[in-house]
Amino acid sequence: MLRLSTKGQYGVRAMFEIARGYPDRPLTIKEIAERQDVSVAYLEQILGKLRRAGLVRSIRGPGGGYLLAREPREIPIAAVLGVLEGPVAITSCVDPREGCIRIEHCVTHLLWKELGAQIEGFLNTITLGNLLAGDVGSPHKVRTVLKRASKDQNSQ
Amino acid sequence: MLRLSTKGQYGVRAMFEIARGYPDRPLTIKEIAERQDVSVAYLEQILGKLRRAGLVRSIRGPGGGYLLAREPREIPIAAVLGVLEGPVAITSCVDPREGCIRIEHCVTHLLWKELGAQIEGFLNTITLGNLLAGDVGSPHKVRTVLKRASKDQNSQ
DNA sequence: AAAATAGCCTACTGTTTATGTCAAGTATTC
DNA sequence: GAATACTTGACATAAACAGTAGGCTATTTT
Repeated sequence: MLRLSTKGQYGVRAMFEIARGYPDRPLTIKEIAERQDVSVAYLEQILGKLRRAGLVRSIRGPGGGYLLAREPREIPIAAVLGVLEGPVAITSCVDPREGCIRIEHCVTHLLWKELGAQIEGFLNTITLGNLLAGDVGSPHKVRTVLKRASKDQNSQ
Repeated sequence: MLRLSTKGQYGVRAMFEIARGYPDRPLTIKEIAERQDVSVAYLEQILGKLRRAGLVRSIRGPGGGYLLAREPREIPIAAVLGVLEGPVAITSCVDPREGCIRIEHCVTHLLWKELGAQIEGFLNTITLGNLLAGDVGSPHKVRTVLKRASKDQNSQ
């Protein structure tokens, strides 16, 4: 459940590759495609979106390619995925582009909203900089704080 | 991005309805369907899965219907969704049913794994009991703990 | 025993979304 | 002006989703 599309996956991997390359040397689509094993034509679409969103900039002609528009640590994964897949929206009910018809009766509305917020919070915390440093693990873990709230619940 | 299928959504809503009904009175599919505005035939599929997974039990014949197999507070949302949608698997790369071919080169592997763990952690924390009590909000919020870890990153 | 109630099962189908490919451009550098 | 590289939009295929349909089995009531 909750699978990401390949666009999002490839997009993050492409951004990683661009971030990793020599900071001032533009990376061609072809290079990215080879290193990350994705077709050139498909990458064009993905990078086009990222460019129009201002996350990368491109240089045409010989010696051209793609560069990050900002420093790696200023680009959270949430930004990349947001461009390629739209906002986190567990259900249409909590999709900012749609809306909930039965919000009053919808007991689960709050649940999905909160889950979305958790996900978005996490993805905003991890940046391309973290990815470069291989720093995705324990420092970000927050699960230990989550404790079954069953005590409060006996009053029900 | 990361949308849940309707099976998962309807399933949670159906479970909520069963949990809400008088604890000892079985709820018929028809009743659930009316209250949650889902087709009877579709609900049959969903409840069949939940029954085979042991989350609800059914009583046939007149006066029959569905009952929870355990107390609401013993049924986390993760259990319901797990049955209807399979395990959380942001990418095929971290899907327990598949596997990662390029785990060594896959820089994002850890990222998706960690995100999945966060989601699963959250969904395991919230139970049908919480849903009944309307208790999904702030007590479970953990985002305040998440702080940009950019300081540690300068050492790279 | 028959009728009514209610769950059980599984095959089928239309629609949408995802995942790409292809072809014809445009801009830049050497 | 030739080579390089990005840009754009149309199109093709396949998989997943969402839901329907129809017949079957079990249980209770009359």
